[in-house]
Amino acid sequence: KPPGSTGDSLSPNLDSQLCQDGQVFPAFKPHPDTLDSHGQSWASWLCPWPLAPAKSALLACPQGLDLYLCALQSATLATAPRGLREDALSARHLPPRLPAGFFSDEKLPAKCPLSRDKMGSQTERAGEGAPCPSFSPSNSSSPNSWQNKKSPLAFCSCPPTPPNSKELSSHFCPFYPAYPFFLPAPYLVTYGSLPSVPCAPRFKLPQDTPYATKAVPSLLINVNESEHPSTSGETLHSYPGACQDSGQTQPSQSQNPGPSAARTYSMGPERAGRAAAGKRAPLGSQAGSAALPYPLKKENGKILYECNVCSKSFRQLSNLKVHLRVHSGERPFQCALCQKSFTQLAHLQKHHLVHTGERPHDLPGSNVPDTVVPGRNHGGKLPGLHHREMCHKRFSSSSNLKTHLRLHSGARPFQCSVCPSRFTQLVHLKLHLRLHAPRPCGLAHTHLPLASLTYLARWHQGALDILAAPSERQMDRDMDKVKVSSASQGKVYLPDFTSHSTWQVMGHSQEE
DNA sequence: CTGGGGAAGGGGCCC
DNA sequence: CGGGCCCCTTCCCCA
Repeated sequence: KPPGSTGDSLSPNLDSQLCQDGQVFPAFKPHPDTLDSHGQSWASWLCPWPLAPAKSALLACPQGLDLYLCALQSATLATAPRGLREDALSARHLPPRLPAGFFSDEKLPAKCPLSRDKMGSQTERAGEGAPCPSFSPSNSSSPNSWQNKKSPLAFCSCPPTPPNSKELSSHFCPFYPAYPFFLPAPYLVTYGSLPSVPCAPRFKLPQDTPYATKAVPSLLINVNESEHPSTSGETLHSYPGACQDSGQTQPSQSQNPGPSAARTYSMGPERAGRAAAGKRAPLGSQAGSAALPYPLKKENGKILYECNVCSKSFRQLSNLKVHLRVHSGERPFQCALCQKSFTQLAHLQKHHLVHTGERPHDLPGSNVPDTVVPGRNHGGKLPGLHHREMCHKRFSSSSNLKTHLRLHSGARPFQCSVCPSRFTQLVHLKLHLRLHAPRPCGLAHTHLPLASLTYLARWHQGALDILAAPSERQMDRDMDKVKVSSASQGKVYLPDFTSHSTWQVMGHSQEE
């Protein structure tokens, strides 16, 4: 229940309900036909998401500083999987909130590894709403791990443990006792960015399903092929017959280019993952090749080859062919060392420098041996920015060298249109421009507990009330005082609408 | 948080 | 067609 709430419902406008066996129950009222296997009625901490649309079947449950959101979908027992049916049937008739020891142990399905005492010891933290029951298999003393049982948990896509949440070291499955409810993948909700962290898939498609990613045998031909391509040397062979659709191309020994094709680089099909990307824009089996018709245009008497996908024009047919790989996903140039593939050989060549450490681009006048690969020899600063003779940096890319040369020349071609700031790289200007952009809501990245969300809902309701009754100027002034800052240790200052004079610290940072 | 530097990849143009 | 080069972008890391 939200703090200060007097009724059963957070908002009468919300219509979150629980449906079970054709009956409809308010979400806040403990369902008499539920199992209290967690030391407290699960219905007591089921509450509708305050900001969810009306008629929402979304249920929110706080877990520490996190808020888990689950959507309910009713299903009949007949349609439930067998194991789920059994668990539901064994659990759904147990009344909630009965004294400890009321049940015989055998009636309590050992789905929850935590004892009732332990679960009951979870005290409700002030301002954060009721705690959610959590499962801690690692701490479980029960040999019957719920993970290994054929239980409804197997069908619950429990949210993964957020890496930044020290409290949530266990999985959370709020609807465990209350089947038949099928739970779509819930999301760890960060307020303002729903959904922010999709639940990691608990189940993997069988390998024989048509959706399973099928590894494509590499067409890369290595001399002294070994288990680890990285150990097979750097001698690669071209693959002139590489087809862009690696998912359909089968390797063939006849496609061995032979000794004459021995090169430093490889030309092979794209990796399986890339093949999937290529299939997103299927252009036919010969996309990117000469099989595509090229609309011809003329500009100043010269033929223009137009891409039939993006209508981009090229003056050379070969450029269009290369360009079409962008749409087809064809990446015929594959590195033998890291299996990365590229659309152009030049890109593979440039990439190859990553493995060799070669940095052919150095500053003009530099006589540093090519093997030198200095680190950050500027120490993050360039005193005076005109110490070319002191800089021995070399670069694998001429572009990066050019960017670096700006440091020596002092050129800062990217100027902010708002302030006099200038930058050497466009990306830095873009980042800088974010400072001038309006920030509509600092809460967008604030991790709020449910209680804060509750007050936020009240705040929004209050704002609506003000719009409806603008005469309440005092409240309006209070509304102007609302301070929401993620930089203030996660505290959220909200006006107390009851006194119009006090402020309440609603939120807490994760560090707290 | 912001500014800054560098690594690396990608698309395109030209010879 | 291959190769070189350019420009742009994203990402990462550091101060």
